[in-house]
Amino acid sequence: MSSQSSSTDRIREKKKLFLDREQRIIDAALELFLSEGIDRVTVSKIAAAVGIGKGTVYKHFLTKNEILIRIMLDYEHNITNCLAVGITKAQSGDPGAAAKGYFEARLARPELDRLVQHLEVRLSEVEDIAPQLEQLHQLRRSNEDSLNGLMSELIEKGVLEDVPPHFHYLACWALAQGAVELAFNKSWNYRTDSKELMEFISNIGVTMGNRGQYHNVDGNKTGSK
Amino acid sequence: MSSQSSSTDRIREKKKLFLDREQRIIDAALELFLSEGIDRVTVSKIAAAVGIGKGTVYKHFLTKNEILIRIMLDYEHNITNCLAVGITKAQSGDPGAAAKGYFEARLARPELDRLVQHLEVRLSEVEDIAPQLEQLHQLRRSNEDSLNGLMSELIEKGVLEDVPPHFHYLACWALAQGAVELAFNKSWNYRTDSKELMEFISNIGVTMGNRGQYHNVDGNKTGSK
Amino acid sequence: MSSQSSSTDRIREKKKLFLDREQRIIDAALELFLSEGIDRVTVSKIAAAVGIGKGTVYKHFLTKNEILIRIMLDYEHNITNCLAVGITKAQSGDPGAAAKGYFEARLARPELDRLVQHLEVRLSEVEDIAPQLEQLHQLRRSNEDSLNGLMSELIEKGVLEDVPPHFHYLACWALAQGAVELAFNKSWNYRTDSKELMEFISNIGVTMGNRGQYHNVDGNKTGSK
Amino acid sequence: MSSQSSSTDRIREKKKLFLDREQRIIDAALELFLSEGIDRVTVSKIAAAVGIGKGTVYKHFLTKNEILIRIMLDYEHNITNCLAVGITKAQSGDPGAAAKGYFEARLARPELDRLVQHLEVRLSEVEDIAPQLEQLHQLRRSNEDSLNGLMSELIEKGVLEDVPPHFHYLACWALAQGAVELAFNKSWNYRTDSKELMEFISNIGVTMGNRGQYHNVDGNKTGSK
DNA sequence: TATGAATGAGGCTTCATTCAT
DNA sequence: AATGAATGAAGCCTCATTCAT
Repeated sequence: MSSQSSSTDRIREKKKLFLDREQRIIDAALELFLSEGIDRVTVSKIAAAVGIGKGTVYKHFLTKNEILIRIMLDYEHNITNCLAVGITKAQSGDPGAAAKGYFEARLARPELDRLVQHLEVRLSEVEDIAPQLEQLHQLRRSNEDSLNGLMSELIEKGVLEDVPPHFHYLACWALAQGAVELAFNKSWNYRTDSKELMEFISNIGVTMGNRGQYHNVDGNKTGSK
Repeated sequence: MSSQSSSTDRIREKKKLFLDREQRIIDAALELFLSEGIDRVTVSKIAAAVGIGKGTVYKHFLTKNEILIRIMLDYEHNITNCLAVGITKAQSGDPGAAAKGYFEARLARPELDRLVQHLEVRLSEVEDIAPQLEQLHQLRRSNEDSLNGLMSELIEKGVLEDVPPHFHYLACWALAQGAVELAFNKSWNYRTDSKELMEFISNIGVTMGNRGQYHNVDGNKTGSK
Repeated sequence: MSSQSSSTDRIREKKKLFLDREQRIIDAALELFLSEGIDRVTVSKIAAAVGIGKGTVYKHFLTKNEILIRIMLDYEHNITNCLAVGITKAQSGDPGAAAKGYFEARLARPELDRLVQHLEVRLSEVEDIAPQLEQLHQLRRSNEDSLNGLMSELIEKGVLEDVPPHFHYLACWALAQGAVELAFNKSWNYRTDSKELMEFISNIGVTMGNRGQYHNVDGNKTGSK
Repeated sequence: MSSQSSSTDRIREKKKLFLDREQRIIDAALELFLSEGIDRVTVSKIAAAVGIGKGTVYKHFLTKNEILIRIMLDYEHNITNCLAVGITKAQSGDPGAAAKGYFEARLARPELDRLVQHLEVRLSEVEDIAPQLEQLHQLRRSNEDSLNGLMSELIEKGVLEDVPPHFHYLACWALAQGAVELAFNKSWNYRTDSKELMEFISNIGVTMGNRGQYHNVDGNKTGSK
């Protein structure tokens, strides 16, 4: 009986080691992508970085592209979780929490977010991965349904502008997307303060589309007169 | 002398033809990138699309990457011009004109804007192009200086929030960047109305950071007076 | 002593199990080769088909090629047996029995015969198997000696044409070889009747080289009476 | 005008050189296949044997398999021609000419015939070449139609046994196929005389199925007396 | 000057074989 | 004794770039 349980244990342990290594492959790939650029990462390099043979990588992933997809899915799952927390908070009375959570998740490691964006473009040009990409899209769509519900609520409550609900979160997504790109764009001079900048942008993201804003533009508002 | 001048003319004409062809190469490359995806465009295809030999392409560009850079530079020059017009308008009393011009320029052909974004990432991974990339960055920085001046003015006038001036245009840049990506992302469900959506986002871009906005949220305006 | 004998029994039993498994490996390999094509059979697949581990296969066979050789040897042994029976019959007064037995053996499972032919070609290109191949050839040569003897007898008796004895059985071999290939060649149109066709060919095989044939063309028959 | 014609000449010459090299590739591949065995021939080796770069091979053939197919088609075309000549002769009064021509064509370079047989088996296991293989099969089928016609005639004339016409040429094909294999099989002892042997077999091929043979077995025959 | 044929480095992937457990 | 995870050699193919004409 002890032998049985120990054999079970051993299997379990092996499984764990296997999964651990899978994670190490992904991590190594990630690091290489970030440090050397997508084009310069080869399966050989990944294997070498993990300290395993090239063939072993293929025990975990059917093709190189599957590694990329996996990185993307893992990342998207993380986003999904953060967003879910934010949505819950938003429904408990903090209207901006969803956008905030979303921004924080994506700007936590902007370099990673950016990598994922670019991986997606590469993969969209590749054949035979449509199904896995579809999985990614489905994940996003389920997020979207949640967001759509939340936005509708907030519009009803008068917190947000009365435009199609998805306008709000898509604008938010766009801003996050751009903020990430901004964080890495080498063209800008004045940037000794990216943290404050990101907060500034996050704030815009959290408040944009709020009902007060446009009134302000159109109508009397502003004691500016 | 007439023979001399005619020879000069001939030289000039040749130069013109040469430059024309250069542009045709760039245009063809652009179309191919957009229609087939970056990875699937080869120098051969570009040459064939222009109707010239592969070797001839190399009379105009030292490497394939130089074509990419050139596409980016051309595009950035266009942006620069549009922005310059906007800045001029802004200084003549229409504070939102700069942001508006910028957004319009970038969203005019979002697919092109997006292409350029992705080309940039590819190229940033390549060695030996640093100088040309630097040229691109310098172009942007000169824009930036103009924008910085404009923003400072608008802040002084109380039109914009009193944050470091570059926060304003960088946020704007980020939103435009993200809006472009949004236009192409396949993950979103609710999108039968991308034109209105882009206007909505443009509006945010034009007004975000405006001084009224945040006060407005709190309650009655700025006791600033 | 009883313990000893039981231990001997156990050893014997183990040996039997071991040999059984060896046969199962060969059988599985055979089935896979036939159903999937030589190129698509891997050692892994064979092991999986048998329900054992890949490593275990290597307890039985030093290399993958040894499995192939073994398939061929087994097959050749079977042919040998059938032929031996035929030869015996031939010597008991039925001159065609040897050829008949031979044809029947090879055409019994033409797909298998064909497989073996092709395996042989693969293996002849491989180094380090010369000895085993030699074994195969020796087996055939021993058959050949028997046949040679038989043919000589039949020639002496005037049943067969007076040509070098091996001409007869080699022609027979060739026809069988070709008939097998014929059964699998996809190029032929008129083939709703392969059974009759094979009989037709078998008949030719049995009678070809018979003395009567040519005489017959020239003039009067066999003094067989 | 002379310049024009010279340019045309040059183009023609280039085309010729190109086709020449294509033939050299095929020839080199052929030699390598014959001398080293199918499995040991790589595209690199072929290119090296021709004295060109690996990439150049791919200017002529889309894939390695296309080289194989090409070898097969070239060979089959040759067979077709020889057969056509034989059929013509057969229709002019020499009934055995078709079979004779066919045998001679295939046994002229038995090692090549054998190679083609085996290439075909390899390729039939490969996907995505079905169309080209179909071309090969069509070539054979057109031959078959001619043969079918000829055999029908000969049967009508009483030269051949009255069995379905295709029995005759298929038996012939089978014997040729086997004869080729025989010529290369290393298992046989008594073979210092392969030329005579091949003639013996050819003779069988030419006469087998002839009407006299079976009658002969049954009974009276030939008014020869 | 324009060409495009030729090149070959380099990437992905497969699978027979080994060996520690 | 049985296993199967790990390995890495080896093969096919692409395409940017060169250079002789």
